[in-house]
Amino acid sequence: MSQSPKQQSTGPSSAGRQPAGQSPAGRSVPTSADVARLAGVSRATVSYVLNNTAAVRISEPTRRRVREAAEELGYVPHAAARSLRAGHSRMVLMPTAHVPIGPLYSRFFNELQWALRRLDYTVVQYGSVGLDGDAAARAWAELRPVAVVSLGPVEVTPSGVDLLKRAGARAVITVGPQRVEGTHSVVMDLTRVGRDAGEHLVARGCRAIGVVMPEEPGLEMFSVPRLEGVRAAAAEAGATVVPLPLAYEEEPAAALAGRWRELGLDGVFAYNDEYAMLLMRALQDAGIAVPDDTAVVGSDDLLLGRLLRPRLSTVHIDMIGGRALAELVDRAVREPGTRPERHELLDSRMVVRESS
Amino acid sequence: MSQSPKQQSTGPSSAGRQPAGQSPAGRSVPTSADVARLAGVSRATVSYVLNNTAAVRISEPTRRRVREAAEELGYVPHAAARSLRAGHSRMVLMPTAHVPIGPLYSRFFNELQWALRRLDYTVVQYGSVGLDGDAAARAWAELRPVAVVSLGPVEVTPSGVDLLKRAGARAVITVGPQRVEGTHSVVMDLTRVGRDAGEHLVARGCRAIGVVMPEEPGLEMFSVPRLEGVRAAAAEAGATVVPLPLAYEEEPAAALAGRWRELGLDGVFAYNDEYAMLLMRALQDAGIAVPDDTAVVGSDDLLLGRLLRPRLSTVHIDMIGGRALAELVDRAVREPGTRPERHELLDSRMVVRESS
DNA sequence: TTGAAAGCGGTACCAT
DNA sequence: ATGGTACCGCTTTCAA
Repeated sequence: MSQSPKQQSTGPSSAGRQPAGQSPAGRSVPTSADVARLAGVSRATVSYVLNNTAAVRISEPTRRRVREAAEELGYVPHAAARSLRAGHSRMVLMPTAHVPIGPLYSRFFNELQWALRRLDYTVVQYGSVGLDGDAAARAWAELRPVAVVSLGPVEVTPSGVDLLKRAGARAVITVGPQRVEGTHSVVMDLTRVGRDAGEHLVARGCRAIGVVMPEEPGLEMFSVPRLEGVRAAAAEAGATVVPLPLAYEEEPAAALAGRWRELGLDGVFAYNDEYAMLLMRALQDAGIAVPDDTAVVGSDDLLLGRLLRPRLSTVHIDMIGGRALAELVDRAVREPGTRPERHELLDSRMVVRESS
Repeated sequence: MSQSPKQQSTGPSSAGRQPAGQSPAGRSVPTSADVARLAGVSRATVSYVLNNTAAVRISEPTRRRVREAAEELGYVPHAAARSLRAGHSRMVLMPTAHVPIGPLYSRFFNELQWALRRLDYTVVQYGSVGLDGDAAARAWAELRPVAVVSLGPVEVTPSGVDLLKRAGARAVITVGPQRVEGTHSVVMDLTRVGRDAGEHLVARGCRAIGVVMPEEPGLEMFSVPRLEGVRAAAAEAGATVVPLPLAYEEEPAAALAGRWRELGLDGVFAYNDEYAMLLMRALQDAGIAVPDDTAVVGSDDLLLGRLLRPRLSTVHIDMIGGRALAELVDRAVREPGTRPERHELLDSRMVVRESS
């Protein structure tokens, strides 16, 4: 094979590419040059054939020889080399922070991923726990993605956006409760969810409304807007609102239920259906009747809520389809000139069952 | 200065890489050559400084000038170019299939990701829904990851493993119910979970045991071993086992509960706690007493189970720590010579509460 | 202490 | 219809 004469030295640095001196599967990584040699053609021809380059006509026999050679060697093109040469990639990078966001979210996530792949993008999630905004943006920028789509609680700063754009990203899309400067912001107006719940409780006659706030870190981004929505609805009706921090455990829930009477609440919005289940059980164990003493409303309309007794009232959330967002990404990539816009993501409606 | 005569001195440099002729953020992507020019040094020096190359001593003033130039330009190294030159990357690719796997799994996932990043790997999840084994392996191989870690229900075939290794992957690790040839297999022996549940039910006197099998696609990998575990336990005691396909919806559960009497089951293992909740509600609505008529056992020991009445008996699962797996990956990468081993991932124990 | 230059694997001009 | 070849951005000898 007559590799370049550079190795031989005892340096601990990986000499050449085959570090242990023995390739695990026997052979070394085949390149397009290897394919060309085996097929008896040039690298250019290999490239033409394997990419079906339209601007150039290759005879059928040659095509076959190239394809067979590639097959035989198990040739796989080197994405890095390709995008280095091309000056851009088709990689869409999606940072993930992995706070426990519900099934609603992950369904959306999958749909988006699937749709982007259909549009011929390479979708890659980049775990970004414990990286602050700018450090994260730097790490992402190293991969030179054509677009960055940030869902949920990953911090994206304006300076990070700038960095990404300078690194060649044609579009930065954020999906969250608020706009981020310089990005295509898809806004989930979660205050809506709180408002729906609040208005419903007020209409049911509630005057003192508790709002469960998960203590799990990273969820503030979702919980605070919901609280504000409830506040807005309550303010209009002259009702009071009390935030209720709560960890997702049995004991804290029991403790909260224990001081329920002194809290004097006649209604509660429980963040989501899972917290609602936790709280409702604690309330019932403490002898508080639901909904007679206190009305309980959850959110997300999970199956779980329908299995509870009383059946859980909840706010149903319709998210934008993953396909729709994928198309937005595609458009943003193809026309980077268009000014970042603001899109609405969310629709919601109250589903009244038995707990309120 | 007067570098290679390829660019003009002060042109807006909209030629070449900038497809639309206008860079979104004003400037174009800075390279190490740009940094070198601004700092008045060579590209080599830039590389030395920015990578803190130990083998070479650069004067402090020069270092400062380079750093400042890099800062000013917002320079970010091009990962593809770097790994192309190096002949290898530090990318660990984790395929994701995104079937709804519980909170247990995703916690593990995060931990692993975090631990790998601490070991200086770049962790990247690659969404692989709807790709069959070999096509998926090809797609992954294009990125030339140093290791591939496949958790759960992503199909990894022996030929795919071979392809990946030929593409330079130093290690392929699978985490799942069974070994995969050629990989470091971390085996989750899920039959254990079924066996624990089965033995418990048999000890409680059950003679006819139902096993809920989720109809959601992609879960067979988890459900089948559990069923087999129950079968094994039942066989020893001469009890019978009946698989019960069930979709995660209210109506199918009600239908199943409707024909419960004719099924004649006195115990049921419900796949996990969520299915257990679904089934238990349906049974209670149909007038079947739990545990008196039928004992119910779930799995995963979610908080949910403790909130049900009767409290749900369940199989608690301890998974290997994410850190431990990260270290396994690291070892496998550094010593690709060592033969793939088989590791055990899982420990489990029965938690008896009120539903059985 | 620094610089010139040779590539890594592909792609796309320009000849032939 | 093909082949030769100059790049893409970065690292790393080897020379000065």
